Amino acid sequence: MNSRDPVSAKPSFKEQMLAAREEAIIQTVNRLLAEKGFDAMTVDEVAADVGIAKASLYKHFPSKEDLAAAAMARAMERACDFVAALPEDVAPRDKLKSVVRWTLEMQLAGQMPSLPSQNSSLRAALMGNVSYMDGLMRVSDQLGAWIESAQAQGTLNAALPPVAVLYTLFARACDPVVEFLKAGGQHSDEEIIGFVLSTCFDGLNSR
Amino acid sequence: MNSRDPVSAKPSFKEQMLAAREEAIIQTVNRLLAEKGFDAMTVDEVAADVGIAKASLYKHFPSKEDLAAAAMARAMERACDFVAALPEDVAPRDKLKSVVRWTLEMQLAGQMPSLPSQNSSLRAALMGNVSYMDGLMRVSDQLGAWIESAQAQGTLNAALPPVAVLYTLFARACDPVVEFLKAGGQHSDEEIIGFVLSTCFDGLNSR
DNA sequence: GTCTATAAATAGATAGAC
DNA sequence: GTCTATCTATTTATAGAC
Repeated sequence: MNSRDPVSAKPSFKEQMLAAREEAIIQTVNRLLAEKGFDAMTVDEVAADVGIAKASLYKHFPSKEDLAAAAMARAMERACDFVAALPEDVAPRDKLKSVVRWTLEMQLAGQMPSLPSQNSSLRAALMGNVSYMDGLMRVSDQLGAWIESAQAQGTLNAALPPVAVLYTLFARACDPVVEFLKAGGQHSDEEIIGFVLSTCFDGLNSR
Repeated sequence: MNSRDPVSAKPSFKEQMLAAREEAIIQTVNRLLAEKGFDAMTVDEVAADVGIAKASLYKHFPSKEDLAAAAMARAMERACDFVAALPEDVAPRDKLKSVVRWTLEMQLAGQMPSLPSQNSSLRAALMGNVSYMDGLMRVSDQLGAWIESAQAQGTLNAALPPVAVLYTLFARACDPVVEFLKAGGQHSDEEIIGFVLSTCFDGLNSR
C-alpha cells in the first residue's frame, strides 16, 4: 500500500495539490459556463481567474472543449449524487419534481453550466469523457425508470413517450424562463421555482 | 409622384434590386442562425452563401450584430403577421396554442433563428432595431391580452403571473426538446408538435 | 508543472480601385 | 455598390527555459 499500488495508495501531497488545482479550474469553468456560455468564455479568462498561466492550464486539459467537458462531467456527477440520495419512500413523480427543483436552484445560484447543443467538436469532447457519459447514462436510466413507474401509477401522462418526458425534464435545466424572470426582478427565487415547476408539471391550462 | 417624393414613389429598378439583395442576405442569415447559431455563424460564410463579397455585405449592414438583428426583425414581422391573421372567433387560449404551434413548425422547418440571450452587444443591436422592437412589443401586447383574457375565462391557470406565461410561450420558440426529438428520428413532425404542445399546456402530470 | 513569449489561425471590419 | 486585398484584434494552442 504505497505509491507502487496506484489503486489503493493514499494520494501523496503532490497529488492532492494537483487534484485541488484541477478542482479549482473546474469550478471556475463551471461558473464561467453558467455566466456567459461556452463561446464567450475564453481560455485566457479561465487561466486568469484561476490564477495560473494559460500554458499550465493546457497541461491539465488538452483543449477548451475538454475543459468544458470536465465541468459538465462534474455537474453530471453532482446530479448523480442528488438523484442517488433521494429517499426511497417518495413517489416517483415527486422524485422527478425534486430533481427539476434542484436544477432550478442550481440555475438561480449561477452554478448550472450549459453548452450549445449544436457545436460538434464539443459533442465529441463530451462523448469522449467517460465520467460525463457515465453520469449521463446513470441519471437518464434512473429518471427513465421513475418516469415509467409514474406513468404506470397514473401520476404522469402515459400518452407521452418516456423519452419526450425525459427531454422535457432535461430542458428545464437550461430553461431561459428562469433567467428572464430573475432579470425581471419582480419575483423571489422561490416564486420563480414555483412558477416553472407549475408550468412543467401542471401545464399552462387551468385545472 | 416621382423620385422626388420618397414616400409615395414607386421603387426604381435599382431600389428593387437593392431590396431583393437585402432580402436574400436576411434569408441566408436566418437560415444560418437557425442551423448553427450566432457565434458559429461567420460573416465570411454569409457573404459566400449569398454570393457577394464580404465588403459588400458591410455596405448593407454595419456589423454582424446588425445582420442578426435584421434577421430577427424579419422573423418577428412574420410572427406579427401570423398573430394578426388569426381568426377573431377563436378562444384566446386556442389562439395562444396556434401561435406556439406555428413556432414549432418554424423550428422543425429550420427557419426559426435564435440568439444567445447573454450576449450584450447583440442585445444592444436588437434594442436599436426599431423594426424588431416594434414587432416584439406588438406580439407581446397581443399575447399578453390573450393571456389575461384566457385567465379571466378560466381556461388558463390564473395563479401564474401573465409575464411568466408569456416567457414560457416565448421559450417554446427555442425549445431544445424539438431538436432532440427530431434528432431521435422516432417521431414525425406532427407527433413532436403534439408532444410539445401537450407538455406546454397540459403539463407532464396525468389528468 | 509553471512560467514568459510566441506561434498559428480565425474572424470582424476596412481601404481603395473600379 | 461591388470587388480584391489587407488590417487588426482576438483566441486557441505551443515552444522552450526553469
